[in-house]
Amino acid sequence: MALDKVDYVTEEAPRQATIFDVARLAGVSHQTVSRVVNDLPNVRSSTRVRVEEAIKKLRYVPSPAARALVTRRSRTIGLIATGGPEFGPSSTVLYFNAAARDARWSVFTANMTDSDPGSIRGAVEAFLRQNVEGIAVISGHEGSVDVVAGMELTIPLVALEATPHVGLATVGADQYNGARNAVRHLIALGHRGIAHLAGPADSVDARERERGWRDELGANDLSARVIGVGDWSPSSGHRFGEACDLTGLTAIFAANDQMSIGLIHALNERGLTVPADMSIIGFDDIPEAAYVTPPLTTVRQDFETIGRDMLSTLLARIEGDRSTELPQSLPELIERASTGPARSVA
Amino acid sequence: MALDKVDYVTEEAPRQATIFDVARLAGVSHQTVSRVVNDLPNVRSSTRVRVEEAIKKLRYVPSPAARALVTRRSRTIGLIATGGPEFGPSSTVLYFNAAARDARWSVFTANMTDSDPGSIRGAVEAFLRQNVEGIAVISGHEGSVDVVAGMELTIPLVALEATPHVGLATVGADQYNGARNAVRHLIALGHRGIAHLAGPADSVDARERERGWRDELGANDLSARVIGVGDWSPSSGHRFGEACDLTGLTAIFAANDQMSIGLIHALNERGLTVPADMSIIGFDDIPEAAYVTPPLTTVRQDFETIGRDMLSTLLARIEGDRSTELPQSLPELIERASTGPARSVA
DNA sequence: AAGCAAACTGTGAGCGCTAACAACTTTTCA
DNA sequence: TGAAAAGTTGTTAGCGCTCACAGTTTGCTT
Repeated sequence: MALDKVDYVTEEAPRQATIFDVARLAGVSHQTVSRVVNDLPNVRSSTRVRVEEAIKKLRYVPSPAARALVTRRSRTIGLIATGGPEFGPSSTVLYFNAAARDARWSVFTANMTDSDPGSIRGAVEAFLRQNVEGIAVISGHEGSVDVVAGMELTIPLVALEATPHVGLATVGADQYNGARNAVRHLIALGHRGIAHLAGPADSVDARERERGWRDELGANDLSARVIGVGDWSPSSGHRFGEACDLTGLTAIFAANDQMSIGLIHALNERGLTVPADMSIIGFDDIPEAAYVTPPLTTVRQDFETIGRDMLSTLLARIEGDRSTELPQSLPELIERASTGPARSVA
Repeated sequence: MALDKVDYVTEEAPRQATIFDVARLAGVSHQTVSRVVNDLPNVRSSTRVRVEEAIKKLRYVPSPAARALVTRRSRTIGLIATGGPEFGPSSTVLYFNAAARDARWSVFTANMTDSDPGSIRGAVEAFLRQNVEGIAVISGHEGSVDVVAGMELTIPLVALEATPHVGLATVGADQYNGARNAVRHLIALGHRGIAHLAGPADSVDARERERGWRDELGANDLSARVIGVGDWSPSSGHRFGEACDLTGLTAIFAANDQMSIGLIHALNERGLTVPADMSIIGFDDIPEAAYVTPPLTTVRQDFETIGRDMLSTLLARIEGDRSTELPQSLPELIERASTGPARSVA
């Protein structure tokens, strides 16, 4: 015997113990084992101990597949992440996953660089087949969230910074007031001509930051000018920095740090000095921000908190708690050397 | 009736169709449906069509849980990622996931910021319970891979840049020759005093880069000096840049771009100009590299290729192909302004 | 001490699927 | 033409678990 199994080097692992193996060893029924495993009441503590010992001895671990088959629960959630490896979203994904691990939930991640509705729908369908109990969407692309929200799922859905939908919980930092703080800081420094380098139009974050900038200017009777709509990348910041009209401007609020870096580089190439000729303020506080030249004044978002909040919000919804407060933190202004007193405008 | 179900707003979704529903509608046995679904031979084409129509009409989708329960296969893989949101690893994770999606595999991601053996073992065990068919490890920490490799799994294991183990496939770029190219570039520019700012000691990548640097210097009869062992972060680069002894040096090869950025910043603070006083070369080519001041000469790694190679290697192993060539690409030197001709040494 | 409730424990069915094999058709070829 | 071979379909038995309920023991009351 076993002659037909010689193709594999390692010896056959002993079959995983089942609930019946445990039951036999402990001298109880499988149902009692199930009670112990699931921590249900009405088990005599002496039998509980006996079962627990058997479990330990056999290294028994319940089969998620069998459990999922009968309960239709899986203790699993699906995470949809679109876009490239930008710092913000990928940090949020990372901390979301870490938080899930801490809570002993499994997460299926569907990463896609594009975000066309078909792919997203496909990902959601795959998740549903896997019996995920909730779905999270971390996407710069607003459209992605709309697609998922439009599918009218019966399981909870949480998204990062999206416009409200029915059945959708939104978590994120207060981009609007973060942006207002940034602009307020510039105004306090004496700036009056404060332009904006915007993020992509389909991003709620980008729109909120722009709105905050616009409103703060409006509140101070200052006029608003957008010098470009970038894609978050340093190269897009650079591109608009090369081309834009700077007359009347002494400061620019860029929608994120990466674009700020590209922008500053372009300004330098044009012979301008930051902050002497132009103050620049970014958003996010990426790790590099403190070490570029000049160190970047920015608005810090705590991606770890955001990721963890997304998870806890989702779990709360899964548990049926639809009333949970949606967490929203206020990003913090980090003052560094890329902003300074306004020079008199040419 | 239905009076006890009014607590939920949306109407009860009609129960997912099972294989029996399809069988009944098509007028065949469930086994025939199974054959059609799994694309097995020996089904008359007319019945196949009939079954396919029933499937479409009922929007039938096989239950992965039931299937996994009986086949012990899951078309699912587990991904362990340790460390923080650095650009390299998180890009690799992203592209690995994207590739898995393209191949219609699901992936469980376990992200952990720490990488203690207990957590990793726990993650692997959770994966095994979920019947993953393979495990990938993306970790700067060499120890992480060792832990997983030491568990003597019966399923394939692939890791990013690790020292070889039995049963372990390793994928990654050729760090060693990438580093040699970087140093060769500096030597060609006339540099003779070329120090290294190393990455963390427990990282295979870091060690390979250091080894490449050292060997290339040795091949040219130049002496090697390490000015610090950082943790990949800009702040660690800055810290060593502030403190280190620069005598006899005209160039520094930093183990990654982020540390380069911190390092350059510190040198500037010390009154030195890059590259006039000191040439700096990094590694990775992060998106910001081209836009910092001065633009960073660096060695580009293609994280997308690496991530996708990891996936295809793992899938090949899962299919039983243990002979596959392990892909290894040569990183490309990107010459920018942070390196220049050597000045004469003080 | 009888009687009943509460606390425990066990039994059987079934979640949705595939594997193994049995049974029935059709084809092939002497 | 008939029997073996090949092709097609159906039947049964689980995979490992939870749920619903039946059965048994224990504790408490009067």
